[in-house]
Amino acid sequence: MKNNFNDKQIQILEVAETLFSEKGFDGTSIRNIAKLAQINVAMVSYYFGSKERLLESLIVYRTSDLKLQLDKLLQEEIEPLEKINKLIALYIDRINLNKGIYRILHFEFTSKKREQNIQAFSELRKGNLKSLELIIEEGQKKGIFRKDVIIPLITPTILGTFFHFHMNKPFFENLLNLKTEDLYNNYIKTNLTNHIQQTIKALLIYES
Amino acid sequence: MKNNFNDKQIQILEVAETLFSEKGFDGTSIRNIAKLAQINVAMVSYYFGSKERLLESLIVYRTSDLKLQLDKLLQEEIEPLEKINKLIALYIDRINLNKGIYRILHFEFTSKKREQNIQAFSELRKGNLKSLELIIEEGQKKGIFRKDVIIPLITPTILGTFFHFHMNKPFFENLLNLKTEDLYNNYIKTNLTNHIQQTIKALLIYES
DNA sequence: GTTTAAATTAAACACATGTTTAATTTTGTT
DNA sequence: AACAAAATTAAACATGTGTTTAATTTAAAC
Repeated sequence: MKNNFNDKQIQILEVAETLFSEKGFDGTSIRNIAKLAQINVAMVSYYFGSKERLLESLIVYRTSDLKLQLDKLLQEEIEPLEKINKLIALYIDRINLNKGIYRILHFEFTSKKREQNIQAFSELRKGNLKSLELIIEEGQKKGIFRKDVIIPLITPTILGTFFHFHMNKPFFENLLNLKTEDLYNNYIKTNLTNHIQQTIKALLIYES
Repeated sequence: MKNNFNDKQIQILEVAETLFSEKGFDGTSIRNIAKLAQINVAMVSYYFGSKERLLESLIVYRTSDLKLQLDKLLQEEIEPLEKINKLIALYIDRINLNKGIYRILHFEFTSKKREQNIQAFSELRKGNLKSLELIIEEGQKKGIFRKDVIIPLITPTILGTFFHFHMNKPFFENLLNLKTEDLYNNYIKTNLTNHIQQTIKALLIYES
């Protein structure tokens, strides 16, 4: 899969991101995209081949550097708990910055229709899980973390909490009085991130 | 909104539930539904008026009794922590039993397209949140639960963890060797439910 | 400035969409 | 059995869909 796109392609990709994110993949037509991007409908086929492959390109365009940042974090020489906290903050910050594409991923790649494309993601996620395992095992060796925790279920708690919050944005905006986009993003960066860090810390350290 | 449907309507609703859940609302056509339900395409319009109102009817059909069970739980005379654990188990069990409709809700009602229908749900959720608040405040008064926890963020952790797990079913089936539907459901009922209960307990009780 | 390749366009294609119509069949009531 | 209401049907409707075509414009190379 190609990784560098020209200006026109990027213009199309970013409009597609907006619309897919707002109305879903099936809810968005190529003509919707063409109109908003002010290009001819044929350009999508011309540049990307098909609507499906436009989606693939969009994913490549947006998710290529998370793994890099994660690997960098792994090599930092800090305490396991701080590493976990940084990992949580990194995840949330990255996903929050790229709300659009992660919303799309969350929606499109869980339905049975796009099973073929899941493969690549499965690998990426297994890699991420491996990173998390390494950190936790380090903490367990040092006697800081409890040992009866189910590691693969920690990711769902981290990401699930964030996604559930974000997917129900209107509800929480209203409930927590987050009237502007800045207030909303700030709440995620501080309160929600804290809540998740606190939750995972309690889960890892607590001894009944 | 009507609440009692005849046999034919129920037949249509249940096929629609399956397809909406598998392929999304926009990804499912009335002809898809008609074919699988072995009825004429016109019957959907005849019975429900439109595709959109079919979805509304489906929601009414499936989500009418969760609130009842929740209220019953609230009145049980048990310790706050046990109440929380039961609430978590109830949530997960209910949602797991009605995977289809909750998947649909999760998908369709977070996109900007169906904002009008959100209102009714917002009320339902606020009610559920109120129930959770009551339990936690009781625990706080008794000195069992810590007081610096952000209650509205607990629901995202409970439901988010479950949803993220369930939305990535193929990934976890593979990872955790859950080859049959029974194994998968059993894992949810035991391990995943336990993980969430353990997480929330740690969050509520832990004192740094 | 001519040639060649790339970019862009309007139009057409074939088919899928949600919904309505008008006719027919089934069902229930008297 | 005769009637009325409800259920069911095939067909049509108008519009939207993703994609392709063939022609035209723009840009790059020589």
